Amino acid sequence: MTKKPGDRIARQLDQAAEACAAKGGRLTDIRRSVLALIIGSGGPVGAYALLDQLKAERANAAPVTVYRALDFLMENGLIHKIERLNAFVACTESGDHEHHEHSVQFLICRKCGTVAEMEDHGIAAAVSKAAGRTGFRPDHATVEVEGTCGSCTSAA
Amino acid sequence: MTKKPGDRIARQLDQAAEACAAKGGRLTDIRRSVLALIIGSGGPVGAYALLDQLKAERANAAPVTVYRALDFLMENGLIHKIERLNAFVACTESGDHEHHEHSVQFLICRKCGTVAEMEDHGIAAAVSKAAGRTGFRPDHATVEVEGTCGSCTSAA
DNA sequence: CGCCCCGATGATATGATATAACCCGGGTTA
DNA sequence: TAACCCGGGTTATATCATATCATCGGGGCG
Repeated sequence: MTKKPGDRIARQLDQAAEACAAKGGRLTDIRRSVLALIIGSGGPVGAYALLDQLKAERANAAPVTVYRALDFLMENGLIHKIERLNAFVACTESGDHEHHEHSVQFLICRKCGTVAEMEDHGIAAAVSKAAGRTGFRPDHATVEVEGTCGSCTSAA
Repeated sequence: MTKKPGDRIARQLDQAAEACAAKGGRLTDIRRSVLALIIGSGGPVGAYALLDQLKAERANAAPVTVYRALDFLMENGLIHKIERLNAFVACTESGDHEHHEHSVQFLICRKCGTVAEMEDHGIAAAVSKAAGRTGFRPDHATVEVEGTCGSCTSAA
């Protein structure tokens, strides 16, 4: 094995820090820890699950500690909130974390619990078009699809 | 005035009771009350707001009382949950509450707070297609669009 | 230097949303 | 009758999220 998983995460964190800095934000220790926990979890994580883990590093961490970090990470496009789950996932759109952020969709597998991120222009266009027909001016669309992922379907 | 608003709601409730019965369910007093409150509110309502109102009729109502009723009403397609708001709205698709229920979308106005229900086949098709490309088998799609409704745009 | 501002964090409290666990009574049915 | 399910009561707790005020440290500036 040439790379340990920690290396991959460390690289992602460094990239994230750069991206924040470029926007005038700072990926502080707390924020970095929370992001690392989310990336490391490999799936959707609740705020209090993060809090429990964070307490291993920072005994004094409180809910608000986590939520402040989550807010920052969301504002910077590093994580997404999955509304159906009240949970958070790492953003998998590598690199440019700014110009899309509006036409993102999620595929939630009911079997294995994984959440895949997708960016499909066709969906975004269909939403825009349908909303526009009623005179509605869309700002942001939450699209979360539940079902069975390819792996689980094959395994079945 | 030939019809009071209460009449319209009463008719909707009776229709709902029939629809439930046809599926082997029972629209009990509690469930009927909760549905009436949601319809009467004319917009998204939180579970605890419903609880407060329900307590006027049933002093012993507890959170779980409301949530059980909400679960039943959702299973029977009489209401929808708006994930972004953690709130519930009455289903406006009159009549046949069964064969769609999968391709429904919501338009949430940030100005006036109204939620409009939409059934757009184009969106459903785009979601299906995009998900299918990754081998994902969709079950249900949550589509909630936030923005400004036609009325609020005109008024601006 | 001394001062001020501001962003990040600490500390505490509270509000809001949702489910778990257990029991009980009434109706159906084997 | 016994076994069972469904609807509901009761209590407790888990989870999600925000409000408020205090503190601390760095950077700009007189």
